[in-house]
Amino acid sequence: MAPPRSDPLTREVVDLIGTIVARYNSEYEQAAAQHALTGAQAKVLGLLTAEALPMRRIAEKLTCEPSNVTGIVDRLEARGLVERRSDPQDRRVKLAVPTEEGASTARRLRDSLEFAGEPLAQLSDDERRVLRDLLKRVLGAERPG
Amino acid sequence: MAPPRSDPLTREVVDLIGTIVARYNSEYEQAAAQHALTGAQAKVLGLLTAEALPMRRIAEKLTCEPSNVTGIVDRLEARGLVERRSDPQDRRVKLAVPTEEGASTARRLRDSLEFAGEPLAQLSDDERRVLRDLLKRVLGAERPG
DNA sequence: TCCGATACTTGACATAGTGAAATATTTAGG
DNA sequence: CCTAAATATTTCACTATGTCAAGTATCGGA
Repeated sequence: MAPPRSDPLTREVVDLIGTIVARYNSEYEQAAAQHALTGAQAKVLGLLTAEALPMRRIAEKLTCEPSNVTGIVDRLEARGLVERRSDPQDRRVKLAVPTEEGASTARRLRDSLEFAGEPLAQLSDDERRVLRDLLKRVLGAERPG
Repeated sequence: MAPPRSDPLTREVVDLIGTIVARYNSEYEQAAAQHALTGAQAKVLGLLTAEALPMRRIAEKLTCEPSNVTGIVDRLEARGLVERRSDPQDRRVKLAVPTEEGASTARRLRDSLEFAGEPLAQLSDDERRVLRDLLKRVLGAERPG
């Protein structure tokens, strides 16, 4: 395939993305901590507010083993943020569902994360659109039509 | 301060950055694993090849407690990738220095990471320059002159 | 009915992370 | 010079994440 790109420009962009990643991770972790959640717990809670999920699906979204999810959901359940509900269609399956409190925690978390997106205020609407399109292309989301 | 920005465009860009972060993390972890390193070990080894560092400095760069660094360097040392060297200037200090093998591992790791930057090939040089400048602005790296 | 797949949990283990206490050394004051 | 505070590292106990292998329950098809 394409030759390894070691030109200074590419390296510079890669480094910038590395910096963005570091900052994002740190802000995410910090926002989670403000609600007494770990990063993993916050991620799972966030997933579940979009839609209740079987343990297996959570593991897939997190790219980890299902046995790992057991522990994370255990801790969320112990804090009353999530409930396990048996799937009547298939009694092997346990759906993880956020409680009322879990949902509101997730909502507040999402708000602080959005607020953390504040640095984007540096950019005009036009610039944000350009940035959006470039990021989409980098992610290979480009589909003609 | 600025009002919390919940317009669709900002949210879209924030989501895209989230996706970039997820992909970056996963590729980093995977590249590290190819050299039988964890993410934390790879990060430390990378830091050290730029410059030998006291334990304290490593902790600062990782934003974690020094006691945590002890373990990470222990494991790198056990694998012969890093050495602890006493600082003659201050005998309290231990410098972590990569061994020959540690340096070459770090080099190979860096190469695979650069290769992982391949998605950028989607963009022309001009577009990469635009992306670079926008990212710099978002990071607040803007300095006139 | 029986057998293999599937979903989840459990248990043993490694890594990463925290915080508090112990040790060694440096540095500043008196 | 001597002591006290500060600093660098380690150790220990503890929690969270993560893996893998084994066990249990359920589902589905021959």
